[in-house]
Amino acid sequence: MEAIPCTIEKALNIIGNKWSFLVLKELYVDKRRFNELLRAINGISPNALTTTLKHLEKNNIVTRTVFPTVPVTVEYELTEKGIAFHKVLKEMKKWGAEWGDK
Amino acid sequence: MEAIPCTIEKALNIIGNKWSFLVLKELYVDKRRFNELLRAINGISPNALTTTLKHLEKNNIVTRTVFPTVPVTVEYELTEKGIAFHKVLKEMKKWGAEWGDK
DNA sequence: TTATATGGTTACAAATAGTAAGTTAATTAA
DNA sequence: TTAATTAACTTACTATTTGTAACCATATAA
Repeated sequence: MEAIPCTIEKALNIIGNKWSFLVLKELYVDKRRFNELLRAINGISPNALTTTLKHLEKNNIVTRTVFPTVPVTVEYELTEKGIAFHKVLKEMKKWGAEWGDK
Repeated sequence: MEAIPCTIEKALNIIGNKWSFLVLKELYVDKRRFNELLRAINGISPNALTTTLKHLEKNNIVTRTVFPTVPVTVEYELTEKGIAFHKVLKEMKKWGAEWGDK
């Protein structure tokens, strides 16, 4: 008996975890490189970022592009699906701003 | 050097975890008892529900009311802060419905 | 007498997440 | 010439979190 996940559950599984929200938040501003994300997201470790980005890539939320520079440059950018999630983050930001300290 | 959390991070910390979203989803319909939530939320265990509800109560997202029946009845209900979060869940649901299978 | 219901708790195992260091290869600084 | 730096990760290990299963008191119903 497999349980059919509800829409919310499905969305949460696609996004992954807490770090995903913060990665997405950065990518809404502009595409970013691995170490840019590492520096921008407070408290994230390299392996947490690797796992998060791989998960987001697998779920078509971000694309990963490698440029053969020396050293190599890797850029992460939102897909249409990823951009569409911005509405959720905007509401979350609004809620956090209004209720975050109450 | 303590890092100041961004608004999104703050919101995520207040909500807690994945289960919180699913508990809130149930409570938007109506107030619920512990075992009602346990049955309604697929895959949640008693201790996960306990932890989640305690966290939500601590953060003023839900209220906990005990009725001295036999056996005891405990009702969980959303606060104004909890109700306000509905906008976020609505957007998440919309996104999940549109992009969940792509 | 056995089962069911309430709202949890407890002990333990399993899974996940975080920490610190290392990797390859080239470039730059002393 | 040697050491440090940068890029984008990986690896090994530990710590924390999560999940599983059983249990608790009390009372009513079958």
